[in-house]
Amino acid sequence: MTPRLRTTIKDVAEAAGVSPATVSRCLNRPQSVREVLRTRVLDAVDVLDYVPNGAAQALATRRSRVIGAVVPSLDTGLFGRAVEALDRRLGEAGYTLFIASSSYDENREADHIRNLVSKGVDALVLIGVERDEAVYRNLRAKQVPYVILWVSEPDGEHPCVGFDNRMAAGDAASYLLDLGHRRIAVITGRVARNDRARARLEGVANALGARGLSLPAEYVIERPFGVDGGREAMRELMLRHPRPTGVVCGSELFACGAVFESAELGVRVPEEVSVTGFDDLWLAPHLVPPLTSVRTPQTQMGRHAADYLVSVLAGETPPTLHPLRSELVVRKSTAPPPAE
Amino acid sequence: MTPRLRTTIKDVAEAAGVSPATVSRCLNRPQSVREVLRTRVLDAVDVLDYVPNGAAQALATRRSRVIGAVVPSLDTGLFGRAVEALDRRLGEAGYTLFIASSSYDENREADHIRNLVSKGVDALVLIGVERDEAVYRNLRAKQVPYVILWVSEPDGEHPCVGFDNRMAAGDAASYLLDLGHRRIAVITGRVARNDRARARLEGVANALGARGLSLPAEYVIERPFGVDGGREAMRELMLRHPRPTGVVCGSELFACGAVFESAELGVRVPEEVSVTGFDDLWLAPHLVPPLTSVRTPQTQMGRHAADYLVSVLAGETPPTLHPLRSELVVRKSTAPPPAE
DNA sequence: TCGCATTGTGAAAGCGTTTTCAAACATGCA
DNA sequence: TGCATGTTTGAAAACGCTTTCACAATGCGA
Repeated sequence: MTPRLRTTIKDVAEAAGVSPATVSRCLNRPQSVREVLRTRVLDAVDVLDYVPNGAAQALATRRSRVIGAVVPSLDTGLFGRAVEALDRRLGEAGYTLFIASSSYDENREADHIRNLVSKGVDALVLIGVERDEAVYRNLRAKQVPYVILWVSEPDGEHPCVGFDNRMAAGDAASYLLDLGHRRIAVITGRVARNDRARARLEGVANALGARGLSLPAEYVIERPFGVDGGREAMRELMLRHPRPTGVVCGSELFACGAVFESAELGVRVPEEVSVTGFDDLWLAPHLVPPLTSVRTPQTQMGRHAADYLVSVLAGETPPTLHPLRSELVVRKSTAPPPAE
Repeated sequence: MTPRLRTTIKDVAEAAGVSPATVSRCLNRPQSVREVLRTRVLDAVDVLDYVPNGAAQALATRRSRVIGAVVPSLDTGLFGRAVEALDRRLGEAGYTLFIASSSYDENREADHIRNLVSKGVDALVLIGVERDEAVYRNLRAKQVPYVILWVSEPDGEHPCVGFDNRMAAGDAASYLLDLGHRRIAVITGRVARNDRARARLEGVANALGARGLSLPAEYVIERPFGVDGGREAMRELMLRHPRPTGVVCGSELFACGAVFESAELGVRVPEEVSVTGFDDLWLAPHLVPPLTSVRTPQTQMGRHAADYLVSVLAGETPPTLHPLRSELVVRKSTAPPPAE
């Protein structure tokens, strides 16, 4: 009665008076074993509280039914929604999701990826397409399927479930242009190793270009992601002559920072300056004024990514990946520019 | 030259002209093999880009060097800081952290725990002590060490790395009392299966009790965690006669909601009503007015938990777990109550 | 009654590591 | 020189599962 350190399939087999093979079958393809034996085995499983050893299963089947995700950060909640949707969907399909966070650090990300692969994940979910080629080489060599979130590259070489960052940011800029703004600034994340940030910046520049306007360098401020970055950037922008009348932020936290800083500076939003956010997190509607923001299809990305990977792993031909749609949610942080 | 589907230790052994055993030794206890062989082996490892199969290692050693964490939620960023600290520290010790999210759902949590255990994690990190006894029974039976965050139970049966929720919330209430408040209300999370929420509520009641005051039922509003809960609760509270002059919130999001709703109701914070938050997330200092909040030792919890588990897993006698200290960070959302 | 499919079951061979054990060899000392 | 001691190494046995393969047992039609 003393619980063995670990009950194995052999214990169950003995208890049920069958061979380990039969126990295995009961657990994996129940209909392939006679009713009478099956119930005996399943009872034994219950009584002994047997849980198969995942490592052994993984070793024997060469698949772990685990999928790994590496996200840049967990503390702002930016990726939480997508990850939870992913998790839920994968769970339904019998997979487990393991999440790791890279803290926006390329090396940590690479470590985590290597680690997850060596632990035997069946597939990976990553954010953003831009990373060292060695990482992709390795994934290919090890034949680990992966899917990339938050970007869309219809003709790119990597399977992406995301939206068009360029267009999404362009929408925000165009909206400001439609309102009559002509001096539009951008607060962007580090552009260096971040394709999303770069695309968003380009999107704004393009939108301006399409109306014959340009995006002068002094209207582009690059900061590490975070509220503080947004605050600093806004402070700088409000010092420019002439001041921009609209600010497109490459992240929600920038926008929050920008709005907060404006309040402190006594610059009224949206009367004196309009601000748009990106991602539309929980805070956006509650901010004062409520934030106009680009809503990204977070839940959808999670679900689609799950479906895609599940079908790849099942050996089916996966669904083709269309870019998902982002949507500009207009609230009160944007208005026509002040009369000159 | 065609990359084998998976290079195994045997391939490396062959390439280096040694036995698999030697390769294994080179990787695990390098000094136990002669220099000349070692370099030959390590070179082969490099050339073949060999990464050991984690499942096989786990099976052979009966440890995976993976630690699992199940947190209630990832989308508010509440647990992000602790988890990242945990991750970092575990990484230094050669462990990998796998995170799963339960969406505040007890069953999902139990599933995740079972899952992680069956995948072979060496230990678990959980949030809050209150869960079905079966879960603990299982963990004990399987001999999986675990540590619990966000609570402290010095004489409890579970190892906890956390702070005293009762005292933490009591501190907030006491501060309001010191300011002269006498009618103090609480916005609390679901108390049913949540020891933290319950302790915080008690803490406030006790603080009031210590001054001969009581916490009337109509000043206690229970809501699911989230800004909206906070908003609703605040609206209700402002309808009470007499109105409370201080509101202690059991979560940061409640406090945010309360502050937002006040603005909308035209109730000035802190002139008419003081509000305190809990956890002191990134938003607190930026809110208007900046939020007085109980700062919980998130990073510390992550680090301590990591250290504790690492030493347990190393077979050492683990450090004794003292409750960590929370700290009331006073900002502008609290002030003396309005004159009657 | 006799084949002949058709099922259901168990023996045993992996899966890719680690680790024990013993063998081979070198070393130190009398 | 001989023997005890110590160091490196490889063979082989786990680790706990799945799965192939072959063998019984069963049902069926002739």
